[in-house]
Amino acid sequence: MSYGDAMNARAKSAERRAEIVRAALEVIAERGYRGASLAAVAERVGLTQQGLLHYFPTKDALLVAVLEERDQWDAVPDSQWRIDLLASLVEYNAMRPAIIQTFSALLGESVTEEHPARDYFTARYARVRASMAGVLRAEYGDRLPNGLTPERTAPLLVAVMDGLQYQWLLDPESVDMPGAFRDFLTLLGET
Amino acid sequence: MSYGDAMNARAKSAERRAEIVRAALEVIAERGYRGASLAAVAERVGLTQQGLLHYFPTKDALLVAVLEERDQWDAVPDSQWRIDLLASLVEYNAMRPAIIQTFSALLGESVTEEHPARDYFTARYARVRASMAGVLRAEYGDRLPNGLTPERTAPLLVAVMDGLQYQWLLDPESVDMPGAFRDFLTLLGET
DNA sequence: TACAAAACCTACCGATCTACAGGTAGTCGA
DNA sequence: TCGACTACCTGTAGATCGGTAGGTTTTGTA
Repeated sequence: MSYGDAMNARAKSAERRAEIVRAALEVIAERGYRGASLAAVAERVGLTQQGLLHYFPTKDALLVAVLEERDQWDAVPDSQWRIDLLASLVEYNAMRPAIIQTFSALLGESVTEEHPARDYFTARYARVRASMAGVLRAEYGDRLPNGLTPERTAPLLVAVMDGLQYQWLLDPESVDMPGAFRDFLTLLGET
Repeated sequence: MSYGDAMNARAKSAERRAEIVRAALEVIAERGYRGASLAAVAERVGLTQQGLLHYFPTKDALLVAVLEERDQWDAVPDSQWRIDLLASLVEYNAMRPAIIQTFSALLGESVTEEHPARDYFTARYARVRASMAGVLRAEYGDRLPNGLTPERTAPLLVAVMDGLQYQWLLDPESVDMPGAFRDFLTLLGET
């Protein structure tokens, strides 16, 4: 790369790690975490499997880096979220199937016993539900137009987003994910 | 077993196969399909891995049997479905986490490439969406109280069911799956 | 009771996987 | 320029995987 010469060793190493995480994202999307071999990830960045282990000492360590990447991904301050931004997020997601596929596959695996991402997703959902309840409260107050509280609506909102993703990933032709999500939002907003 | 003597060979064989499928259900719930080894399933029914292959010649053949079991599971004639039965189904599911875990794990895996259950889930969702649209139409006619059509509501209904399952499996203490689903139904039924 | 088929088993193959051990070439600061 | 460190590599251990080959015991049947 042309700007590579300007990098110091630390930046180069960080860039390499980022490359590896990106490759891991892809391989997990294709094969799931259990099905993703270190060798497949390594090959994608021009390393041997053992070379990869120089950057991430175990497979689990690589997964942790992938999950941290995701956290960074949707790190929008709570105060800045609004309902209509959620619709935009879903639309944006519809343009990035690879990412959605990665985390849908991981979510599915994570419900199995002793899966290394299980605690991550459990904590994440608790966080996201609370965050969504806050968004709903900011929009509608303590009661939605339909009579439900933000706290009771938040799990539904999250469920719709996730559930639509699976249907859409399996059959994008038949499922209009952003449209369906907007339908759900109008459901919330009605009297 | 006491009634075993009364079985003929064919019935015994069928019973054995059913045992194996049940064991496979469990192991898949614990480790996913990719993580489920034939040896683990075999051990659970007191067979060697090769003994199991006598009944199901390949791992994929066993998966097919598992999926067929599921089809049989929720084979309720369309005409008999009603909205309130869906709520009961969710309540029933909440008492059988193992089954839910099996198929949630399988669904998650199935979005990866060349997964042997991918076509199954794609077809199943098309079928279930159509079926749900029918149920909604029978209940509400061509327009739901909120103005949406049954066809546009069906994907949301399915998404909520699936999405809630993941949240509930990860954290049953925090997520009241049947309650949340009832909340969603009231959302549909309001004017 | 003889024969065939069903219901297993042991033995094994080749592939794949994560991870460890230890070596080597290049880089970089003192 | 020297010594340490980074960034890899080869080699390999040790386990597990799905599946094949071919045997043996059990069982049902004619």
